[in-house]
Amino acid sequence: MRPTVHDMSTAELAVLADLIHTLDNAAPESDPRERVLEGVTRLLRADFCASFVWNGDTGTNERPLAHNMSGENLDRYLNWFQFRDPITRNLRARRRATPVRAVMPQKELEKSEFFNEFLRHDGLHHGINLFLFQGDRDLGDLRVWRARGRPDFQRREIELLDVLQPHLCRAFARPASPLAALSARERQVAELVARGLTDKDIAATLKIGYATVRSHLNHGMAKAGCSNRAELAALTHRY
Amino acid sequence: MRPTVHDMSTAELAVLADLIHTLDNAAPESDPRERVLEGVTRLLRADFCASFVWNGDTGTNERPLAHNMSGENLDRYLNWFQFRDPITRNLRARRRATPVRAVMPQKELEKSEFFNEFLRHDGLHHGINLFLFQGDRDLGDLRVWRARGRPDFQRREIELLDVLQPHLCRAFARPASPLAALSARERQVAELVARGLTDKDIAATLKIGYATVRSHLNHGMAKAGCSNRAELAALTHRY
DNA sequence: ACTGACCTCCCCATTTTCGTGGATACCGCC
DNA sequence: GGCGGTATCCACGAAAATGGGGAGGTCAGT
Repeated sequence: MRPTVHDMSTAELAVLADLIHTLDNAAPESDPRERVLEGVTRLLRADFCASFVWNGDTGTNERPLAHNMSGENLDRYLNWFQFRDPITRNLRARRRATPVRAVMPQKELEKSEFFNEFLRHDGLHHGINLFLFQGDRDLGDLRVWRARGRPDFQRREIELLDVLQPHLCRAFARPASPLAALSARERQVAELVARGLTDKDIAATLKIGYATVRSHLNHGMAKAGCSNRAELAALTHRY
Repeated sequence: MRPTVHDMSTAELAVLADLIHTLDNAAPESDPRERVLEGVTRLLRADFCASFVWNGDTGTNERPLAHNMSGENLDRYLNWFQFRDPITRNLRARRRATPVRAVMPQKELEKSEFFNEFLRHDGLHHGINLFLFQGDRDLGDLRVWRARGRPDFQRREIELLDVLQPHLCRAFARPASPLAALSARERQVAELVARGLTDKDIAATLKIGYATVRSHLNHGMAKAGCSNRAELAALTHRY
């Protein structure tokens, strides 16, 4: 059996490589989904990309992100059309990269209110979605679209998303750094701790009192759930 | 101008993605070159791969690694044939992925002693080399070979290596962790320190005496050049 | 057989850290 | 105008870490 073969330009291979690198290495402060939208759009030779995170408790799509899409239309989706969206629920159920046509024939879609009142506004015509999970936890999705007149997504794009899927899951599932809860000053103190300075040194470096350093450190350790400075120091370089 | 397009199977795209991920994330204790040989061989649809690091001071190739090549032949290269190798010096000068034919016509190569007495032993026929540098510092190379009867390397393989090059440079240039100098036990203690355990806890966990923990810790901090346990803890997650 | 690296254990004095429980002041937000 | 979060400061005592020394045994390589 011959394996499926896809055509990839050198530039696209570089985009793929950078994408994986970025997923593994970008700062944990930022939403990892942000780092992915543009690259995925290029890789899939698409025109638009959006991303949401499904909240099972409220039954809504949250935390919108988009590439090449208008903010107003995104708001319209959040406030109105997500509740009359005939495709996304079924696409999510697939738990795998799935073209929109797999859950609704293109002709039928184009007759729907959802298409004519919402998708058309930004020019979204052919879609492919990927929902990421960790077990049953929703990690976020990718909704990639091509404009009218472009060919629909094919096997190449599905399998590209299959390749990306484990890496996206890994990056999206990476827990937020406990250090995110620290204030700027507290993080600064933690950094100096990680460089091996004593509290006295830190006070001198930051030109604040020794007691202040102790205070920042105690607060920081409490917030991060650390039992001592060594654990806090390790956290500063863990993520 | 149309960009060059290459054919890539889904499996190969996954190998590429894993390769980048591995380069970014594998333990710094191991030589990053190890993590790459097999993947690069698959990606280039090659049969053999070796890697050395050029030492400018002694003028020799050092630290051999190989995939699908015999240890004896590697030794023969190190002890004898590297000093009568008519191609590698010129390939290194290119500072870019370069097929062997670019520095010596295949016919001429096949007439050489180097080919008949060395390359043929393992079946190396068509070669492509990539030398990695950081400025003028040699980071190591990749010497990828196909067997007799297979086609020579083409533009696809050259450009694939071009895509990999920056990522390989980044990974190979990453300085060795100061922790590499620690003994196994010392590193183990450092890990527990980074998890926030006190020395007493560590002694209990490892079922050794408190004094022993202190000893490992003092030795470890001395070797890593750390002034205290927090700095050591930070190092365990820095790389 | 010697050397060096490793793992194990011990003592002691000093320094540092940790936890607790404060205080004052500034700021943005509702 | 309070409320919460931040940044700054203070003091005390218990606990832990650090630095310096040394000692004995194993094990691999020369």
